[in-house]
Amino acid sequence: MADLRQKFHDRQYKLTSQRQTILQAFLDNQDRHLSAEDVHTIVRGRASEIGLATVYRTLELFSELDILQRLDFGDGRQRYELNETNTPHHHHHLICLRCGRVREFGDDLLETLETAIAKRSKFTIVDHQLKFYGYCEECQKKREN
Amino acid sequence: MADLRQKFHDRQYKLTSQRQTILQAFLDNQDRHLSAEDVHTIVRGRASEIGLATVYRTLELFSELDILQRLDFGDGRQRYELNETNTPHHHHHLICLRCGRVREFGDDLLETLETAIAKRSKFTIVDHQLKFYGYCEECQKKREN
DNA sequence: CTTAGTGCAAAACCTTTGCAACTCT
DNA sequence: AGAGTTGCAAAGGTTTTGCACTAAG
Repeated sequence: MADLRQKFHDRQYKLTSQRQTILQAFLDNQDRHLSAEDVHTIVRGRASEIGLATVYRTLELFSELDILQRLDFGDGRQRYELNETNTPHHHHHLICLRCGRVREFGDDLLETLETAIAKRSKFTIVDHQLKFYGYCEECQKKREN
Repeated sequence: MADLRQKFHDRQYKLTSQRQTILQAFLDNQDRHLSAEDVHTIVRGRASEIGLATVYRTLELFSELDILQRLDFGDGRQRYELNETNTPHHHHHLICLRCGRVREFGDDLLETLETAIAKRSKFTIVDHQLKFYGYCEECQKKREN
């Protein structure tokens, strides 16, 4: 949190109240994957009404600064979550094709795979995203009806 | 190709010239990941100008019929390729963050991972999508300048 | 004070939809 | 003939942008 201030200062970005409020929204909703609209709704009422355009610009900025990670669940809008890619074991998503619920799971094996692929393809890999699509437990039950 | 005709006949879909032309576009461009706009461009001129809306509707239909696989490289548009998920080892993508080039790689290890995760999460997994982001060989060289 | 950031409204994009005309089967 | 299909234009939804105003450093 202190090094966030530092990060901003270094690049001459300003730590406005809007940016703080938006960051707070993510801190308060670590279990969710927020879209711009979601953030706008959460933030509405707090402080002096943040414009939607500002939300978009902030999400963009935070992604560049690696504060947020951009996600895509194929529902037609970008979603974001606090970035944990720095931690050695970051997580991925299980997306239910019926109810749209998103569960998370950690990876481990994937690191091995990444190394192998990097070597073979001569790519320098800086990030990965893995998504599994299927049916969650509840929806499997409903399906049997 | 014969069972395509069958598939259409069974569900009372019609095998129109537009649909054939669009399928041909994918057959002619197996190395690319085509967006609706791409298809529209490729197809323009052939036959009697296919409407963009028709392209969208056809891509949608083909995806439902598992003829095409929908992809998402985070560039703000849906892309498609001929579906090979039936084959036991389908492939995934390496996306260059600098030039946007997309390379493919097969998976193998991923099958193991999928099984493990299905068991642990009680999800019935029907598909997966793995993307690695990084810098391709050429861009690494350019970067060093 | 200076420069970056904000809000608003308009614009830009990609995608979907309503509807009359059309064409496979 | 009759069902599904097409094209066009209009509408929808998300994201971006121009610009005058505001606020952080």
